[in-house]
Amino acid sequence: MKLSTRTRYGVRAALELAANQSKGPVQIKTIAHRQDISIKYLEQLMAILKSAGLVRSIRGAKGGYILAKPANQIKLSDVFNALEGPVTTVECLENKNYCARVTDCVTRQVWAEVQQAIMSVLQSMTLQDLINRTKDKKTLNYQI
Amino acid sequence: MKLSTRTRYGVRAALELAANQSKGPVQIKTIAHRQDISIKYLEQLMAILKSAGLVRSIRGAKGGYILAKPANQIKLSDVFNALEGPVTTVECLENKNYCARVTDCVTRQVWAEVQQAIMSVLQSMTLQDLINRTKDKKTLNYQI
DNA sequence: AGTATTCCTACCTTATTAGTAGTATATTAT
DNA sequence: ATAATATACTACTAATAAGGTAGGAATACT
Ligand code: FES
Ligand code: FES
Repeated sequence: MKLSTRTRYGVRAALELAANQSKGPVQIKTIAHRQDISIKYLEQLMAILKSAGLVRSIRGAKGGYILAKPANQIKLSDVFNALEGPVTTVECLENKNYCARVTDCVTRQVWAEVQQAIMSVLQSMTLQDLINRTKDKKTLNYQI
Repeated sequence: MKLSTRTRYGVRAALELAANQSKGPVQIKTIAHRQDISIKYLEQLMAILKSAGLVRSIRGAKGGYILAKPANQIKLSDVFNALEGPVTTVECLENKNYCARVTDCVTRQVWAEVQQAIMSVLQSMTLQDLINRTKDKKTLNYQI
């Protein structure tokens, strides 16, 4: 059970935007360079974050991306959901018609609890919280 | 973030054994039939559970599989770890040399918390707990 | 006009998951 | 002994998803 690079890269990119909230848009190539991610790949990830309403884009020269909301209003769960898809440990948690014996399935409850546990951790943290944790706010210290 | 069939099938198989603890070994083909899993695939999953020390096999006619320990001593996390591998949201949680800036990476702490949340749910439940939840203990009601 | 940037969409490559198949080996029953 | 019934082992295949590349269109600033 590993995190995809999509999510890891996406969180890093979102943090870059959060760290530069006051300084105007940040270009994909800047983020890609700083975080050592392929430009073309990051392009796609940003598009996902955009369609999830988490970031806004500014096209053309001097364009780039900015957060769509203040960093303290973007939960990690938002970023996670956008990129990793909903944490659905098993299909029938979303789609009740998926399994035949949904009503009294015992394992279903377990997976539901796991899912809930993950979400409550991610919902309790905003991008701003993470930024605050970094000591030197100019050089964000994260990787992966 | 989905569960693999390996884990889902494995848990179902383990529950079948737990439900038949008193009644001697259960054959792969019986489980496969009851749970609608390919015999040959299940064979491999049982081998994994065996090498993890969770089940014991009895070869030859009238053979099959039994739990290696009482059902109340097998945690769901044991089954999960055996089949899904350790819940490692990010590599550097296991392997500290993986990332360069491990010591003050902010995201690392987040993933560590997520990982811990998952594990504590799974560690808090044994196969027996799940069996107890089923109302009619003869026909186990689970799927997926 | 020219340059810098996002946007769109198709493709490709690799890794993982899921499943099949065949044969060898062990145990029981007759 | 022999036949029948199981697991054990190992290799192969198919399907899906992850990760990444590529090219060009659209948009906006200078
Ligand atoms: S009914 Fe879907 S997991 Fe049991
Ligand atoms: S150092 Fe490994 S996730 Fe940040």
